[in-house]
Amino acid sequence: MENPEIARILAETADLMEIDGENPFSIRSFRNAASTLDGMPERVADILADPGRDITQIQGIGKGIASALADILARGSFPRRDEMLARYPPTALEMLRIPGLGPKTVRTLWEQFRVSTLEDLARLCQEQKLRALPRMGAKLEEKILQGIAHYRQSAGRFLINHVSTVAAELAPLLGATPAGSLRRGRETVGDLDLLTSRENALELFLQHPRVHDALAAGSNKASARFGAEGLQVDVRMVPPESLGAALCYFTGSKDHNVALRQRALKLGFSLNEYGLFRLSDETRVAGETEAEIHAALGLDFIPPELRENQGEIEAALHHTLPALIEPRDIRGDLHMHTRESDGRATFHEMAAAAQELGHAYIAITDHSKSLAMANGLDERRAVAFAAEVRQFNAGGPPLRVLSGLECDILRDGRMDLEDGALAELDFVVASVHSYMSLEPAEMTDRLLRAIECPSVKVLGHPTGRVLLHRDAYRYEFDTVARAAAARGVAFEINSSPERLDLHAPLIRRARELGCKFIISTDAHHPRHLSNFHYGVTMARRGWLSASDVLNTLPLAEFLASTRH
DNA sequence: TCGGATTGCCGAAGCCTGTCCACACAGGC
Repeated sequence: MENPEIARILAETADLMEIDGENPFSIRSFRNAASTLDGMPERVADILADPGRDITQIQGIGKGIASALADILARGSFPRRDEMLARYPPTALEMLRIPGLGPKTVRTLWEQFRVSTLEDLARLCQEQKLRALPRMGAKLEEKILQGIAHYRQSAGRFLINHVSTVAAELAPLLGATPAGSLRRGRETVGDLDLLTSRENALELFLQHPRVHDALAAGSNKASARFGAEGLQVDVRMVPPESLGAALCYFTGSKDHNVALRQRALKLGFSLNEYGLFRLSDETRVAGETEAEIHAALGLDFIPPELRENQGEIEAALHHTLPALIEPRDIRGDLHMHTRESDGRATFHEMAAAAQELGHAYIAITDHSKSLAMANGLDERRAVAFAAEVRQFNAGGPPLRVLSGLECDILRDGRMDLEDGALAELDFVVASVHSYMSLEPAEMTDRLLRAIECPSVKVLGHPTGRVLLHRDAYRYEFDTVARAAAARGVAFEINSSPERLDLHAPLIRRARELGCKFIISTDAHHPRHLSNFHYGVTMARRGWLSASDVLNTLPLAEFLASTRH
């Protein structure tokens, strides 16, 4: 068993303990252990298998969790978890994912009504039975019903980082190329499609220790679930001469394929997953690579990220496709957190990790004071931090650190810190973290006012969405984008796999309205810094070139290009 | 439950605000 799966079991246990009303410190220990193991490069299984090693040497792993780990590796669970699963249905955990329901309420629902599925819960709300309980009412019933509907919509979809990790593990093993929505860079993915010409690939796939529940196992296709999360993976055998055609077909999108086939028909060809054929005599014209198919159709090569039938075929025909930004174009990361607020590392550790990635500059942007739970900085701490950074830079380090802040935008659009303190800092990201369900007009005014603040260089995670979890807040995007363009405030493309915000349609729109962009990670740990390539993928889906993105510039030009 | 001290026990602890219902719970990164 791999570390992420072990971490998931520990975190799930913590959820159950919370429902059970256990000692908060105990719960916290499980959460901490889960997060430590999740990010650890070394396998827990290897450490436990080595008699010379002691896993309790790892910070946060004591005797209790060490013994749980041994049990988990041996049989997938441990006594404490078994005991709780005997008392609460595993579906209780699903209920925790419905906004408005926390551990206390879930427990009450179970004790009062034996609610064990979301179906039960929905019925209870529809029958207006929830309101019979103390401190519950019509509003909550409505909220829960909405939450369930939303949850069902997103169920069965996975975040891009999860699917990428699985693809990175399986693809080399099977000699396969990922296709489907992962290849297009969609922010969430329903299932993973892998194409291969390697002879024993299907066999290898089905024998893989983490593959289970085979749904199909023919000679051309195998389909099964992978890992504890149950991501569906489809592996297809494709003859080498059809690989390009199959890649085209299985990468999609469906609308793009339809348009591409129409183009083929117009030129007297037929296009399918086996190749491009002349209609008159059924001769194969192309099929081994996508490039030769596109070329035969008189098109420039269309990068997968653009294949949404949003004008890419016309652009490819007229040679007006943009030269899309590449991960190697990125020179800096302008949004990250340290232990000063809710990050896990010091600013020196973040700087070292960023340097290792090849960045030339970073901004440290911890939270501001109104985000109390994150220990946000007040004016005094912010100014002191700016001084500390000046001192750091005085040593002429290879990587330049900018003193920054992710400053909360208050409800009325004012900044959380005084202008004087903000002016001391090199780089201010302005973000919304509260009052996310304002009426659109009020939210628009709020953002417009935030942009007025002279220190603000970029609008952080501009729609506030959290994938599979929370919708974007509502405002008049065009109005804010026009103002941002006029004031020289950039839009962030937040690369955190949970956010990926802005997303493609709004990136494209903002660019049309004259906006510039900054691709940042919002890292809370050194390992998050490598997420910038997800942001680059979003930028590509938004048709951006390096010249649209300010942090592709060398430091001096970057500083000159941001508002000042 | 962990870690560290006091070695069989104690301290740890993001906190503030809105919602919905009647004071507690959930949510914010």
